[in-house]
Amino acid sequence: MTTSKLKLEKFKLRTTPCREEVLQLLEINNFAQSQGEIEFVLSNKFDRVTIYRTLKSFLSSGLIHKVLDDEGGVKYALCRELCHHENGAKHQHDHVHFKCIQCGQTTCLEVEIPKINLPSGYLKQESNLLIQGKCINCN
Amino acid sequence: MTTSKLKLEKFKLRTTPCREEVLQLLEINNFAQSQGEIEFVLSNKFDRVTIYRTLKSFLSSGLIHKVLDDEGGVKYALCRELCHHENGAKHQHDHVHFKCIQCGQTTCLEVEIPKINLPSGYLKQESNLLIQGKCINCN
DNA sequence: CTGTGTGCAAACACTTTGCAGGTGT
DNA sequence: ACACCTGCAAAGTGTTTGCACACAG
Repeated sequence: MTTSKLKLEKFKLRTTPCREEVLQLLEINNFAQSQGEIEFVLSNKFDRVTIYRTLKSFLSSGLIHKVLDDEGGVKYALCRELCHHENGAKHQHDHVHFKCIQCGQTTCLEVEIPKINLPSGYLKQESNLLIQGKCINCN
Repeated sequence: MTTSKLKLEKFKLRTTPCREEVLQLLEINNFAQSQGEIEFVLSNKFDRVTIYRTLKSFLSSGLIHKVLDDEGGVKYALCRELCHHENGAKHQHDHVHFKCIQCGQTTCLEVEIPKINLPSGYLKQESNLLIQGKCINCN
């Protein structure tokens, strides 16, 4: 039994070829990928729509999270263990994303977003920090 | 002569009715607006395409900057004085944006993004922090 | 007068929805 | 057996491009 199948079961998702392959792709790469990139890598093995729905089901089960691009594009990356709280607390993604302006890859950095002093009256629930620059491979 | 006309001249942009009205709209509201919202407020006085092009020219002249929505949507907001450096340094937008999950408004907070310790080999050029929660009006 | 902005039509990219049939458990 | 996943077609949404004409400087 593959690790991706185990993971799907853990998140109460049916094991199907499309789900296994998309999940494996997200596990292999440590950078965020868009629907289009995933579709391209899987060489049109699955329908575009199926990949959209697969990502949507992964999202709502908490297996992956959205990563915002600087241009407004949406990418997806696996949630780390850190995202999941057994105590029932809200699923959190307060970590830093880094997008390389040269190779275009967006990676999740293992860095927490520092506390920000909001003006009084504002209540924070979630935050999302995108840093752009040159990554370790392009620098 | 209106203040918006002055501002357009300062940024070396031709004064046209569409540009004046879009600029005034951005000046009146202190929250970021999308192309669609702007088009709606101007009650279809100008063509959708013209508004896109107006925003694009504002962007490249440095009059406004993009603000990312949590869902990947793009909004626009006026650059504050802080964005402009006379010494020719790069136009900077390292400030915090706040999106209210209730009313949906995105505002620029007058707060700088704290320094983040990037892993070695990574070089920061720009950063973008979106905080979501409840704003002062909805809290 | 000249270069740029505008409106309209159309193209384009990305994402969602409806439905019939196939598949996992 | 049943619920759910998949593929195909089509629609929806947001943005860009080409072209002829209008307008600001």
